[in-house]
Amino acid sequence: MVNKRRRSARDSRAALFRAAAREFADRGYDAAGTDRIAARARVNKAMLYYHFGSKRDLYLDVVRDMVAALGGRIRAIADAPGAAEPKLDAWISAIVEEAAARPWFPPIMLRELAAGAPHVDAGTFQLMNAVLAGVRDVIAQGQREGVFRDVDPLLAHLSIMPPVLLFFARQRVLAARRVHGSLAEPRPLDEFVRHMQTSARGMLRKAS
Amino acid sequence: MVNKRRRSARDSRAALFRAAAREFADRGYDAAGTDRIAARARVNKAMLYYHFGSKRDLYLDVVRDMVAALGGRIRAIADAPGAAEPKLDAWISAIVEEAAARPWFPPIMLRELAAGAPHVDAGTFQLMNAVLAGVRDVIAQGQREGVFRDVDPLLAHLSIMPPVLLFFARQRVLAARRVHGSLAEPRPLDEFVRHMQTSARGMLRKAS
DNA sequence: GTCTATATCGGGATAGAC
DNA sequence: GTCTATCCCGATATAGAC
Repeated sequence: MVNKRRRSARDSRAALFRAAAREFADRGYDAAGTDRIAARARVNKAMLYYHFGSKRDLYLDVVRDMVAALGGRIRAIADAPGAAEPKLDAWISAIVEEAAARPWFPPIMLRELAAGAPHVDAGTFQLMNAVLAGVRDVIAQGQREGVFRDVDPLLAHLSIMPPVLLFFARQRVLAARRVHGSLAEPRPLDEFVRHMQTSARGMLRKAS
Repeated sequence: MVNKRRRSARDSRAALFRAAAREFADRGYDAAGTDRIAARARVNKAMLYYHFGSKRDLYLDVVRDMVAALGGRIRAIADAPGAAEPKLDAWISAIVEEAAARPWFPPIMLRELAAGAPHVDAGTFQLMNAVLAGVRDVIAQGQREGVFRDVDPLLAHLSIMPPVLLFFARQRVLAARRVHGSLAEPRPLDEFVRHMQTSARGMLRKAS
């Protein structure tokens, strides 16, 4: 009936969630402010505590949402039919797509890993590591097919995920600063994806 | 004369520097405390302000020390005689050695990049980007020699430096947590270096 | 569910004695 | 150069009215 812009309870919660994700991405867990989160969401600060209980619980909600989404994608790719090399491409695309869909994902993940993951509980940490299991399965399949060399799945994961995270982080850095020279200019996303896919194949392919 | 353990001014400064580096690595710039830094250095907090002026200036000192050291190494490698592929190996070794010599290097650099480098001044930011110029030169040389494929130097850098940073970060994470399963166990450093060198060659080598 | 007002605490920085 | 004591602000969190 009323066309008044009165926000519903669901909207308040969602607005707080998104505002918190961006605030945590911009400033990190410790420096993030519940005041600023509420202001960004245009919601009273007390609502934050009503809906989420504490700053930390809010943070955990944001982190779990990220890692659950990525973990699901990787799991689905690993379990799907098809050859290993296309799965490798899909895996890279999946990381990039999830990161693009949640701009706060790369900064939060980078900070959390840099800090030694001190803010997350054991369950969430488990979720983060679940991604590794999918990666291991894809690599093992490629080795059975005879197309991948003998490589440590953890190290392979470390060679792919971090560049993606830092690619996005770098785009943010460049957006925030006046910058000069072709080395520093932002790169198109699809060019980066192709680079990663080509590089990953070269990295994992058996020397013939 | 006196065998008394009275710290000299130079020692106070150095102790503060090292304590600050570790504190910034552990907690990030915003969450780092001048109280804690002074306590770790076993020096009175007022000395921090006497020697460094402010928390931010102290931070800049730490960051500049890191990036200057790495920049110098990369520059020397690029300017040295020899073929491009061994320079690629040396480049990876150099990053790993500098990171190992300054355990605070990976966490601080990761956080700074994740945040969009808001804490550093323009000059320090320039220093960070100077590393890129050396990388570009090595890659250009390899292309002239006909051994490297046509690859964007920035993307190549993004495929090598981040895995190194996150490798060290991950070792810290695992050290801080009780962990289980072969996927999560720490890896020997030399194994990682060999992996990165092999991967980088596969990534950059021309398809024959 | 939403808001105002406030309790409480920690941290950066400095004054001033020695 | 070194130390003690303190100012002052900002941040999490909650009490309680509506």
